[in-house]
Amino acid sequence: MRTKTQHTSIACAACRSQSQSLFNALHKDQLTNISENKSCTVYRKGQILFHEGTRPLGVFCINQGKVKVYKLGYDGKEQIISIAREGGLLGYKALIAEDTYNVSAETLEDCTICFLPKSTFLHALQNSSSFNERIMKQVCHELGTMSEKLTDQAQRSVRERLAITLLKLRDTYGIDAHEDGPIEINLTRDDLANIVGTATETLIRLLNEFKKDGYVTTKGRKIRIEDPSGLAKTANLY
Amino acid sequence: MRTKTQHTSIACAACRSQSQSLFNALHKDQLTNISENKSCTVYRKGQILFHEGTRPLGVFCINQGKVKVYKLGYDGKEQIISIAREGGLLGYKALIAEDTYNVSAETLEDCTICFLPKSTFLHALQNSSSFNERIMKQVCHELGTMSEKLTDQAQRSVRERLAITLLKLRDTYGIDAHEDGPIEINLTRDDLANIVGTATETLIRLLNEFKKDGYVTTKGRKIRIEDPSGLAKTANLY
DNA sequence: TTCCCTTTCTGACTTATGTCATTTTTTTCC
DNA sequence: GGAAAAAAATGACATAAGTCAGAAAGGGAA
Repeated sequence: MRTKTQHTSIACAACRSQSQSLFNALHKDQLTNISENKSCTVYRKGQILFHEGTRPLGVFCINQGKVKVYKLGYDGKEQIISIAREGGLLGYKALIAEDTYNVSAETLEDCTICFLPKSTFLHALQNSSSFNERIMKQVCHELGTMSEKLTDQAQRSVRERLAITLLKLRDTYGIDAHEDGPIEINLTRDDLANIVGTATETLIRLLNEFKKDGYVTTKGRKIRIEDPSGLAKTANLY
Repeated sequence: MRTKTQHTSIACAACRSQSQSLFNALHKDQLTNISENKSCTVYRKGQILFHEGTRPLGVFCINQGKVKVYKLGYDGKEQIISIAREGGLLGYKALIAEDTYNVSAETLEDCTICFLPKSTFLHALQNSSSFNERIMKQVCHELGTMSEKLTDQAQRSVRERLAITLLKLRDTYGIDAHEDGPIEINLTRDDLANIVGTATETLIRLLNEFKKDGYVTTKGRKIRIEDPSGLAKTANLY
């Protein structure tokens, strides 16, 4: 794997992802300040942005590409908490809570990602009440999502969880779709299993069932969702 | 069950729980304002504070007693997300996120709980940056806790999860202990199973194993932790 | 106290899911 | 384009944990 990091330069105002980013709560001049203080790096697939247990020095903003955010179980198995994509902000929770990172982040593909030093981020948080509100809202909402994930993990079968996961991944991978072509999920079976919270072999077997049932098709590693409502029914989603 | 609600009056400044509450970030006069705008109610065991899916009208602050916060799975099974106790603040996340409640809250014993209307709470949030920071920090930290819970739920055995749950419940029930007497956990087996995320029968069987191993003793429904480090070892906690 | 209803407990059985070992296919990278 | 490495797939098997049914015990109300 090539690991040499490459730097580049992108103005926030020109960032394709800016509109869907949390930073869109900032005024123009505040955004300019952010833009002038950040650095921008091209990462190769498989590079680590930060490691669980270390102390945050700033936040990461994804300009391009996807990143998996995961936690290691006591036996070293990854539990993927979320897949972040363009416009996603990473590492700010640990920063705000003054905790060490409790998750790790690794690029799933070649990525362009900006880094914003701690002081700049916290300054924006203190000086822009709209930005503060935006973050607060986001974080509170995310807690609701986590309660739901926890409940699903505790109560639903692997089959149901896989169906739900595939449906949710449509949003994550929808952005890549060319002009309302079909959405393809490009993840290793291992990563998919670590989202669902199951063994890789179990995941593969269930995926085959879904193929037989006509819910999905696969081409190599890529999974294409063919019948969302079939999946929703399988998942017992109301 | 007796359900007639009874009102009472407690000043925040005189509240025994105030020191450990999120409100301790407020200045004296701001706290007085809160105090003057809240109402205080005595709830009987088993009463509902709020229901999943409804819209929040304010926040609840526990002066006395314990409350279970849970989410219902699609088949109606409760997943208990947390047990709140004296000083705990409930329902503010949905309020801030402008969501409906995604959990329900029910008293586990007779409780005294104050209610603070939406406007008062949001006003405090906007006008006290220290309170705002306190909440923000709390919520960000809680997200870290949730990642860990999710990982445990996905990767650990029921036995490990029960051990971890019992150890964590020591904090919740420690407050009731008389003068460094032993801590007793007073929950139905059903509720305990719904925290751990397992069937009641499985929970009972594992609890018996823990009794045989000398980790816990029971007296009726009450569980007393006798050997925390034995539990920690069983849980594979480092 | 005694009754009644809830909760706790026990046993027998089923099954979903994990584990291990091996083969086949895909992807990566020179 | 082709070799080597990584990932995906398959089969056989083990078992943790769920379900169902019924018995015993506990706790509140009169």
